[in-house]
Amino acid sequence: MLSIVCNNLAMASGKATTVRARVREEMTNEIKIVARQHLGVEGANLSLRAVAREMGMASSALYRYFASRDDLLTALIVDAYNSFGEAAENADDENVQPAQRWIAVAKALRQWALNHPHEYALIFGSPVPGYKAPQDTIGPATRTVKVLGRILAANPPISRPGDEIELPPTLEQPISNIAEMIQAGALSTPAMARALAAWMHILGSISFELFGQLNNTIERREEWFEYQTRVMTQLIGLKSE
Amino acid sequence: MLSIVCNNLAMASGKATTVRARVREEMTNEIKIVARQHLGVEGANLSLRAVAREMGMASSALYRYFASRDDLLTALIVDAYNSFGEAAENADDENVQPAQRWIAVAKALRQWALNHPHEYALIFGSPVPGYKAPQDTIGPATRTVKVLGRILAANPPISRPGDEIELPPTLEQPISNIAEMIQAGALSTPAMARALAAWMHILGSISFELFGQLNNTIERREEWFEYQTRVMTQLIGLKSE
DNA sequence: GATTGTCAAGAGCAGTGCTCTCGATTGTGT
DNA sequence: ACACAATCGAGAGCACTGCTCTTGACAATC
Repeated sequence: MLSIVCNNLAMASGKATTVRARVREEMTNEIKIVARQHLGVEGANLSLRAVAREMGMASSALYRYFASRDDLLTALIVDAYNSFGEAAENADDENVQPAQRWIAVAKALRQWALNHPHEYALIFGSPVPGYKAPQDTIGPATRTVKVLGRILAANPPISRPGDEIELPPTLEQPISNIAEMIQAGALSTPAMARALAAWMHILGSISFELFGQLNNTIERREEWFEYQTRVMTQLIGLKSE
Repeated sequence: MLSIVCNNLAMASGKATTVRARVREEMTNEIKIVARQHLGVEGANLSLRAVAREMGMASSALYRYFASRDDLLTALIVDAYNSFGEAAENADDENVQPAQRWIAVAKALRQWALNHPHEYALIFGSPVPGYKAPQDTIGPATRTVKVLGRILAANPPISRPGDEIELPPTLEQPISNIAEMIQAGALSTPAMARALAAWMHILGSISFELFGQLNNTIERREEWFEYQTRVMTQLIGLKSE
C-alpha cells in the first residue's frame, strides 16, 4: 500500500528520473508526513523510533533518508516556513484597502498557527537545544515578510502627525536594508520601523495566545487579535477603507 | 563540603526547624541551582542524571526532592517568573515620567531575558511537550504585568485623537477585568487594550531577538528595542518628558 | 549474467526518566 | 537511654531514546 501512495505522488511531482530516485523522494515525503503527525501529538521531542515504528520499518532505516534527527527537524522547519509563507500569500488580496489587507494577512497567519501549533512552535518558539538553524531556512523565512512588504510598497503609509519620534541615526541603514530586502525600498525608514514593530506585535500576539499565556483572561481571541492588529495598522499609517 | 554549604545557607534562610528540614531545604536549593546551570548550557532538555552526577549522588536520590522531572521544571519556572517580575519591580522608579518609566521596565525585562535566555524560553517559549502548567505559576506570572499596571494607574494615558477604534463590545468586560487584576481599574478600556498590545509587543520583540529571528538584520539591538518601545508608549498615550 | 550501488534489518552502545528495594542514618516518643 | 519510625542515598532494573555498524537482500547497470 505504501508503494501505491509513493507512485501516485511520484507521478504528481513530475520529476521523471529513475524509478529508484522517485521512490526515494516519496519515502522522504512519507517520513516527513508521519513525523509531522507525531509532532502534532507529541510536541517538540520527536521520536525517530516512533516514526519508524509507525511506518513499519526499522529505526536504522530512517537514516538512509535523513542523516540525523536534526536533519529531519530542519526539513520540517523549512516546510513549516514555506507553509506559513504560503498562508500569507494566499490571504493577500491586492484589491482590498491597505489596512484590511494587512489585517487579513495577519489573521490568516494566526489561523495557520492555530491549525499547526507545533510547526509554529518549531519556527517561532524556543530553539531546540542542540540545534543550529542552517542556511536553508533563511530563504523560506523571508517569504512571509515579503507579503507584508508588498502591502506596504503598494500603499505607502500616510505620515502620522505627532508620531515623529526621531529614528536613531545608527538604525537608518539597517532599517532601509530591510526595506530593500522585502522589496519595499520606497518606504520611509520611520514607516518601515513602525511596520516592523507591528510585525513583531503580530508574532508576539500569536505566540502569547498559542503558548498559553492568554488562558483565563480573554476568551474572544479572534476579535481581540483583530482589534489589536487594526490598532497597529493605524500606528503604521495604513489607510483604512 | 556539601554539608558546609548547606549549613551556611540554612543559617541565612532563618527557618529554625529541625536540622533535617533545613538540610532538605538546602538540598532542593542546591539541586535547583545546578539544574539552572545545566539549563544554561544544555537548553530545555534538562537531564536529571546529569544533575545528579554533578552533585555526586545517584539519580534516584533526586526523586526524594522532586517527584519528577516536570516537578523540577515547574520549580524552575516559578523561580524564573519571580526573577522576571523582580527585575521589573527593581527597574521601576516612580519619580520618572510615565513613558520613560515604561521604557525602563521594558529594557530591564529585555536585559533579564538576555542574561537568562533559557529561563526566558522556559516561561515564554514553546511549552515543553508533556508539561501542563500548574496553578503555582499564575501568581508569579502576574507579578510583571502588575508593575506595568502600576505605571498605567499612576499616569492615566492621555486620550489620543484619531485613535478611537471602536473596541468590540464583547471585549469590554474581559479587558476591564484585566485592568482590575493588575490594579489599574481606573483605566479606560481602549487605553488598557492598547497597553496590552504594547505588552505583547515587548514580549514578541524580546522573543524575536532571543530566538534568533533578528540575526543578520539588525545589530544595534538595544537601540532598536528602545526605539520600538518608545513608539509603543506613544501608542498607549503615556506622556513623554 | 556478473557487478555495483542501494536499501532494510538487527545487534549493540551510551544515554534518558522513573520505580523499587535494601541498608544506613537520623529524629522522636517513651 | 533505648526502641521505633521516618527519612534518605545507592544500586539494580525497565522501557525508552538517538545513533552506529554490520549483514544480507534487492535492483540497476555494464
